[in-house]
Amino acid sequence: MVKGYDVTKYDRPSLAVDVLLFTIDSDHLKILLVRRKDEPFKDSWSLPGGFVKMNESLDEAAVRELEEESGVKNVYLEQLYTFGSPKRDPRTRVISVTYMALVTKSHWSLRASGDVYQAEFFPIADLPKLAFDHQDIFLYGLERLRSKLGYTNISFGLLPDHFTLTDLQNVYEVILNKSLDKRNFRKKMLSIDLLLPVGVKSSGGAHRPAELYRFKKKEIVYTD
Amino acid sequence: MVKGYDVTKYDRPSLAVDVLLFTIDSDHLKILLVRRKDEPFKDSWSLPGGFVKMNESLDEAAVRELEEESGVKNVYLEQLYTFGSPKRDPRTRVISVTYMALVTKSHWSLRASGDVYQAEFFPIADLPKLAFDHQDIFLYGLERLRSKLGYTNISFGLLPDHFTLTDLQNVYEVILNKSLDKRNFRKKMLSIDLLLPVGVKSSGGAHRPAELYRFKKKEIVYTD
DNA sequence: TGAATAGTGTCTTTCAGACAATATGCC
DNA sequence: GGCATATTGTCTGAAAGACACTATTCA
Repeated sequence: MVKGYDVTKYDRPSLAVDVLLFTIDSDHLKILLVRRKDEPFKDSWSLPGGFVKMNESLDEAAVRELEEESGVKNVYLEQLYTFGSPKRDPRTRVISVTYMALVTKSHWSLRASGDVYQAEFFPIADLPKLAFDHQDIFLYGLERLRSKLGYTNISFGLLPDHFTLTDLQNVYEVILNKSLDKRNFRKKMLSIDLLLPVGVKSSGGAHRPAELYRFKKKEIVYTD
Repeated sequence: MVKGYDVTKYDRPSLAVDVLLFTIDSDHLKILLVRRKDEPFKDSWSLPGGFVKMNESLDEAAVRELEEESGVKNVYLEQLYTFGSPKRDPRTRVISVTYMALVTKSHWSLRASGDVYQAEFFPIADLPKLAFDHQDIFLYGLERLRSKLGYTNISFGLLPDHFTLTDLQNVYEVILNKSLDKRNFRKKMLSIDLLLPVGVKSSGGAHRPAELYRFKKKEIVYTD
């Protein structure tokens, strides 16, 4: 790659990162959107993101932009795809390296008023029209999330440290948008070696408390 | 993404594409390397690639660079991952959008002498030390190829239009680097609905000729 | 007719999927 | 004791994996 090189010799596209942040809240899969303050697409909703700085990695840029625009941090982060069609941004050439991020609902609280950005979680079944090609990014990421649910422990990114098997099943049902058989689900989850029991849940209500589990590893693990 | 914008306002990294081209030749999985003519890594082997032009898509850049540096065209192409660590290029910040490409051995002939680039296929078991982080790109792509073999028809990219089941099995064995049971392999391949018989192979030698098949679709198809 | 590769079937094991009754804690 | 959720096992069908012999062409 990269032949005889002179920084001034080539026109260079701009390089941005955009982040598709998922969370589960009230039995709904939601994504974070921010309202644009400038043209183009002024006042439209878009994925949080921005330009990559010269001395940060792409991952670092994704984390930084997410926090700057929404206050959300401590997320699971995974690169999705790089979108680079010449006309995707009407101003000039902008390549976007996109990321998927996952966060546990209890871990986020969008920053209070006084902030520069208006950020809000939207249920994926009820999204506004998105700026640029962000709808494509969303669809790509949703597909990745659904797919990885099947052969990794990626759901750790959406759950608190301790959770019940019912909580876990709920994550699957909400993301896949279908109900699963409880016995088969538990059999499968306990057969792959990802979970450890930790104690007994008492909190609940007027009913039998459930066993609490945690993931053996809070990092991506492939199970096939 | 992309807030108030002024083309001159931000330092911009350079954007390159690098292509990991696989082929199968003489029962070996090989990748295409080119020898660098300039610093850094002058005279080292590296993946073909180069800078993205302002008016071409990333895919187009990958196709163009591959042809410019090796003469190879008509490949299956798939984006792999974008590498952007700040120090991956010692000169300046260069982000590389990487691609995996597949080509049928009979479809390529590296351009003859007089060309600007020295390009050569190397068996993956015997690669030279690669420039930049190209070894990482290779490992990432090899993993992707091996994985996709299992749930897609991606092998069409490495085979001629017509091939025998033995040819197909050979592709799997060479890529996965292990031998497979002939009966189980054929049963599986014929059960998924990807192949069509076309005629009878006569060419061979002093032995029974094999049925020829072709892929129903020469585009990526997921079988799970 | 012998060399070389093509082509084929059964058994076992494993896993996914359908399906409903009992157990436990709390009020 | 009643309510609400937790927990558990069996059967069936499909697919993966182990395993070896017969068929066909050509020299």
